This record gives sequence, structure tokens and C-alpha cells, in this order.
Amino acid sequence: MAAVDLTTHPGHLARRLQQAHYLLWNTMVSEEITSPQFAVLNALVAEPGLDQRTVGERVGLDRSTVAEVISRLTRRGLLDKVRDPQDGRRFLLRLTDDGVRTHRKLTVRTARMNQVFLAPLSAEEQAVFFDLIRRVSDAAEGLRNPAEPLVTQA
Amino acid sequence: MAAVDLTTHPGHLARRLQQAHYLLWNTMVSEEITSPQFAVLNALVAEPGLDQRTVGERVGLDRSTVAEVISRLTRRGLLDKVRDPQDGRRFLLRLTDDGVRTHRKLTVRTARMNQVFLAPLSAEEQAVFFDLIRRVSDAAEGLRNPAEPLVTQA
DNA sequence: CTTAATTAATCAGTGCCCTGATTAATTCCT
DNA sequence: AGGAATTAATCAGGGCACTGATTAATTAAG
Repeated sequence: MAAVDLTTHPGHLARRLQQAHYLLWNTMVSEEITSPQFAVLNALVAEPGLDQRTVGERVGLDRSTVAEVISRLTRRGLLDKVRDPQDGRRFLLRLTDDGVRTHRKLTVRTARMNQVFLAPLSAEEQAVFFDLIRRVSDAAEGLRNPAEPLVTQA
Repeated sequence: MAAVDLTTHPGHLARRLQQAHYLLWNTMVSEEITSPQFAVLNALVAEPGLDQRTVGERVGLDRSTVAEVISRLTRRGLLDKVRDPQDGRRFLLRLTDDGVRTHRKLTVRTARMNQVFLAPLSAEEQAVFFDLIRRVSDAAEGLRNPAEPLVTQA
């Protein structure tokens, strides 16, 4: 008697969009390496020697999740982890040769998948799609981290 | 040397969007009931007495996930599960009074949250946002379930 | 210099999401 | 009617995502 139309709820749509992407990734890119794992590989191609926390920051993974993803990639021999001699809390991360090869291979497939995924939209629509999603995400992210919590005292 | 810009990858954006939504939901709607759980409650407000599989279909959850979500809602006393006398494989699902109350309460908060979430977009942009995401999701969904798998023989 | 605050990483706990295999009930076909 | 396919639900197993608590190393402050 008071049910709501979920197709007008951005959260519901976001979840469906991600599910759709997950499926397509699985069939067109890889069943072994997931999209977040690829994101980590990519971050380390761009900036070899990052520590775990920073990688998480780059790709949008929290400390716990990034630890799990990295442990899987390490287990598969795609990246190496060495203690930072300058700061014993950190581990420095670096792709192995196999990791670099894997990243290269998946980069190609990912590009193809993105084309298929976005095929229902025209080029202009794709640009709008990116812009709108980015703006909404960034704004929500901003609510989370109040840039500078101005004087919060009585 | 060949890193890719993830902000042009729809999958990456979809994941970030969902994370942003998750955070906002947690702070503005509920820390107990999740968005998928609300979706299930909502489906049962609309159509009391659905079975588990159909609920999953309505809200976009696969058989395993819907089972987990329903078991949590049952544990919290928000819904009842009774074996269908007509078909002993099915369980018929129905909200408890508490479930109905919870749904009503969260509906209000969810509406507020959606406003905040979409605030960075104008009304027209919001409409476009929904349209584009729906079209991409539906198309990808379609790739998954070939409507009628026309003669697939040699 | 030594204690206190901070920071990187890990761990425990909860929940979502998918696949492939299994079990139990029903339906279809001969 | 009786065996074969189908179907609803469950289970096992892997992966993503978040929070709160803990541990170890570093930095800041007295």
C-alpha cells in the first residue's frame, strides 16, 4: 500500500549497474582477475613502489579491502611486497613481470568490454554519463571527508 | 608506462557510485537495515506472499544472495516464511507488523537521502542520469539472457 | 629522552554478490 | 503410473566492502 518505485532510487540503479558490469567483465575480460584487482595492478603500473594505503586511496578501496586484494595478487605472483627500509610500517608494492604482462593483456580486453558496455549510448551520452556519475560520487565522497572541519567547538 | 585512466571506465565509476551511496545510506537511513534489505521489504509491501525466487527477480538479487538477505530479515522478525501448501518447494514471504513499520519509517528517510545524493544534479540532469544508467544496465542484462536463443544448432 | 599521539597494516565480525553442486518437490512425457 | 526433466531452496566456496579494535613503527610534545 505504500511501496516505492525502486527504479527511481539512485542506489538501486547503482547496484544494478555494478552487477551488470560484473557479469560482462566475467565473460569478456577475465574470470580470474576481478575489476578491483585490475585497478590495483593499474595503479602500480602508473606508480610502482606505492604502499598499500596509497594504492587504496588511488583506486578507492578501504584499508581492509585493499589488504585482501593485495594478498590475492601476491599469492598469484602478480606483485611483490617488501618492507620499506625508510619506514618500517609500510610495505612497498611492485608488479612482477607476470603482473605487468597480465595488466597489458587485460588492458586490451577491458577496452573492448567498455565499448560493448557503453554501446547503448551515443558518444555525447557517454560523456554525460561519466560526468553525472562522477559529480554525484564526488559530492557524496565530499560529505564524508569534510575538507577542513572548521572550528567545531562550542 | 601503459596505465589507464580509470575515471573513464564505467565499471570503476559504478563501483565508486555504489560505495558513495552505501556511505550515505549508512549515515542517513539506517545502520541496521541495508539498501538491499529495504528493497526486499519494499517488494513484499507491493506484493505480499511472494516466494523467494520471485523476490530476487523483482529486486535484482540472485538466489543465493536473496536467501541470505531473507534469513537476516527473518532473524530480526521483519518477515515470516511459510511453506506454500500448493507447492512444497516454495516458501511464501510476508512482512510482520514490525516489518511494515520498519519499511514505512525507512521510506521517509530514503526519500531524504535520495535528495541529498542527487543534489549536485539539476532536475533535468537527474532524469538523464536515471535514463542513461537504466539503458546501460538493461542492455547488459539483455546480453546475459538472450530473450529467445533462436536455433543454436549446426 | 621519554611519553603521548599518529599512522600502516592486520584481525574479527557482518553483509553483499556470484558460481557450481546438491536436495527435495513438482511437472512432463511416455 | 513411473521415470525424466525442471524448479525452489540450500550449501560450499571465493571475492568485495565496511567498521571497530589491535599491533607495531614513527613522529610529536613535554
